[in-house]
Amino acid sequence: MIENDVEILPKAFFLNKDVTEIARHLLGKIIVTYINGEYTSARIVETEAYDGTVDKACHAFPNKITRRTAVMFSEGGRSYVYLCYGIHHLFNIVTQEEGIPKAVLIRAVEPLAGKEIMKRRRNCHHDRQLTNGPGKAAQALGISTLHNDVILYQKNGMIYIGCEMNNLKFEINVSTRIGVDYAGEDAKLPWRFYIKNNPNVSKQ
DNA sequence: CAGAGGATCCTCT
DNA sequence: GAGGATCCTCTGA
Repeated sequence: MIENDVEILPKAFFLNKDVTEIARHLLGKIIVTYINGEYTSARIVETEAYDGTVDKACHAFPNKITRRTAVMFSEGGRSYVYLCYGIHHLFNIVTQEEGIPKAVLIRAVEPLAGKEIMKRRRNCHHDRQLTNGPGKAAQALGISTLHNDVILYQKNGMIYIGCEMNNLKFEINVSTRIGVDYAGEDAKLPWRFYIKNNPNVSKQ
């Protein structure tokens, strides 16, 4: 896959829709990164929605602005990258108009361009373990907290989201989100979406 | 300013 | 499947 095959998603894609709908529609889309002079791209195969207005699992709940969550309150189409367990950098896409804190976590991707670069970044020689989790996907794509609050709808940036010219067909599975048991009842929300039978999904 | 805990991953067994 | 790594963020005083 080369860069010209990818059409960039406009800012409007990230606004004015339910965050779970955006999480669904992000499946099959492409993350392109151009970081440290290295070009990589990957297809999104697993996402989770987080809604800071109603959802205890969201860092910004309940509409709480802190240094970390501030970017979630900005206009949709930006990155929210945070450090998880002191080790892993998790990549999210902020959605909605300014002031409404909702985001989509990218939980797994399928490598397209730059697979060897990803293997080197991950120090990983097995395809199965390369990008099948949120920390792994971000690391493979070269994304870290350095790339927090980055605009995702312009092609001259470090990261953008695109779609392929000829869209592939796939079935979508829905489940509860992973690792949010602390959120009580909200842990039961069916806000995880993934491409059925895709081998890069973190957990079928 | 100390303490607790986490949207995970890797390495064992 | 269990446990440790590792450090930032938030809380409460």
